[in-house]
Amino acid sequence: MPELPEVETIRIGVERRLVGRTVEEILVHSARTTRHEPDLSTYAELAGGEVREVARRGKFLWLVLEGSTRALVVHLGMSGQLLHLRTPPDPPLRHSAATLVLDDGSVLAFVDQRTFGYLRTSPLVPTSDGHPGGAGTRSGTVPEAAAHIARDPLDPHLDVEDAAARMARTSSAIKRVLLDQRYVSGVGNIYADETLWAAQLHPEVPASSLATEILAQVIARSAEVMGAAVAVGGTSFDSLYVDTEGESGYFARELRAYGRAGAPCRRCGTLVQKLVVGGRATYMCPRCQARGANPVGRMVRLER
DNA sequence: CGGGCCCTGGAT
DNA sequence: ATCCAGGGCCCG
Repeated sequence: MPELPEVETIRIGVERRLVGRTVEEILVHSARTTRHEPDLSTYAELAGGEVREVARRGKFLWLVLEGSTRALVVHLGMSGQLLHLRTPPDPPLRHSAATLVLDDGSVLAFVDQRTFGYLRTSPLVPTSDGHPGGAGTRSGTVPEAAAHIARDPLDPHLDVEDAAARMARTSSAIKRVLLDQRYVSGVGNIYADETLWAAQLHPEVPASSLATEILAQVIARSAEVMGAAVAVGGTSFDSLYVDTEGESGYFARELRAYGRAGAPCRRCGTLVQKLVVGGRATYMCPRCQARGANPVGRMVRLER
């Protein structure tokens, strides 16, 4: 569920509430939540540390704690939430996965209905380019568990040209490539569709049929869309996505493609179509995003 | 590189 | 009862 804009909104909330606070205790309520690192003593070792930074790369979130070379990593999966509560909830929250108890008596509750999210610790390792590991950190390190994903489109240190060049070498559908976190991270199903609507590209065109310059523009479009979404707190369809204070985001009203099947395209009035690409529901304007008939696609390669 | 699967709950 | 959901990984 949460994509980059939602995770960034949550990161800002966690940063505001936790930096300078000490994590007294890490309580795990569901064994599945720590499936990537079942040994609970590792979490216990981090307890007692003051939170220095709350960082994010793509959809990965991590806490940097004083006196530890390991980060506390959270991935929210499809339905994870981090809620800051003044006091421990009583009765316990439904779908509660883990709780961080803070030194002022408040808690950060990790709630996860669909259980695809997880909590783990991971050693901080140097970034390959020496730049900060992501948003919210000044250190040139990233948790090893998140080192396999690329920088995201809102990261000033993303090498857009390099990412575009690598994308141009795969024949997969452009939408699949946008969802592949190894090229650029943070883009999920909603923002992939919004990006392709903005770029006026058909989701099924092979990335290799697009010029590197076009692919760089697609990355730029994704940054614009996700930046605008961060500005309004992300996209909430229902209570499944809320920020750390329990508030919804307002980007749903700005969506141009996602979830709009049968509604008129905001650019040309043609009815938005729903199809399946890479096993995911996909929404697009059949006119604006016709294969090979779009402004960005004018430079489409004939063959390579 | 595409398909299937992990899980739960709400909609149809 | 069945299908579908915003993520990611593993399999063949």
